[in-house]
Amino acid sequence: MKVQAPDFNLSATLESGQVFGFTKQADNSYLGNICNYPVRLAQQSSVLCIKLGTVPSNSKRSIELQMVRPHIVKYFDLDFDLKFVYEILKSDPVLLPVYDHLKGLRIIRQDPWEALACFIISSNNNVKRIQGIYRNLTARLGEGGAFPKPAAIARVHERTLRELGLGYRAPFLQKTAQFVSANPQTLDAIREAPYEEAVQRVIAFPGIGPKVADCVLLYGFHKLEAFPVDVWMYRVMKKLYFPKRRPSEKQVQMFGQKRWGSMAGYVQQYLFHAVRMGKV
DNA sequence: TCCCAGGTGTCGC
DNA sequence: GCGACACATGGG
Repeated sequence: MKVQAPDFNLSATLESGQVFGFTKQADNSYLGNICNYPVRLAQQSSVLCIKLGTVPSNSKRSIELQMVRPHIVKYFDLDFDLKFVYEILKSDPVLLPVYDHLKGLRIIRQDPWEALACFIISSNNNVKRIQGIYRNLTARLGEGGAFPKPAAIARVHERTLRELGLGYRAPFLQKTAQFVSANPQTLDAIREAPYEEAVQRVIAFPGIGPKVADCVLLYGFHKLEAFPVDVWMYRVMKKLYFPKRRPSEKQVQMFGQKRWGSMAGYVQQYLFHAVRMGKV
């Protein structure tokens, strides 16, 4: 199946550290799972090509493919006009190289629970290891190649999560899974809450502070005013905007939100990926 | 061997 | 409110 995606950069989108469930293949395609559909994604200029993985029956394949299309468009937010982001990037001299390298990078509309779980795992960790833990969890506790549901993580022994590589974060993830499993409406409440209230609700979970909360709200709830500041973002923001000062992380976070408003999350994503690639 | 990684929880002041 | 320090794990 082919989807028109004229302003889209698949590799930058999938490799910018906002999602951990896609693995790059030798042919530059990506294997992953979107809305419980196992998919193989590839980009040919302005066209996104999607192949379905294992499906219950071959006779359903064409039907299933047409069912997937709207999920793909929504997942990558392909109807969103990036001109608002580009206006910001092109009007700031220090951000222009970021625009040049990463044009077409989009914030994914990730499953809220998956984002919540993954960014609990992300704290004081690195992307490679997060991806490994994601694969372990999916292989051991997931169904059909999808990331495990809250109930599946809630019912195992904490020891199991440690065996999968979570380390000291094991009880954080399990307690959060147990709460979400028992109170599934809590995710809807976060979605419907304005940003500030949503932050308070998210940091109430164990293992979640202000940085992880911003990641969860940005990637899992598409609250684009979130501006996560990790060690990479702190470095690049200090270099670009606080060269002779040592601001707190909170000051950097509020600076980004004030400067870029409802597009702060997007600017953050471009900057984060660019600095990790050594482009800024 | 030490440092780092998409930080947070805890304690002391 | 801010500044240490510990925390599992694996790679450089």
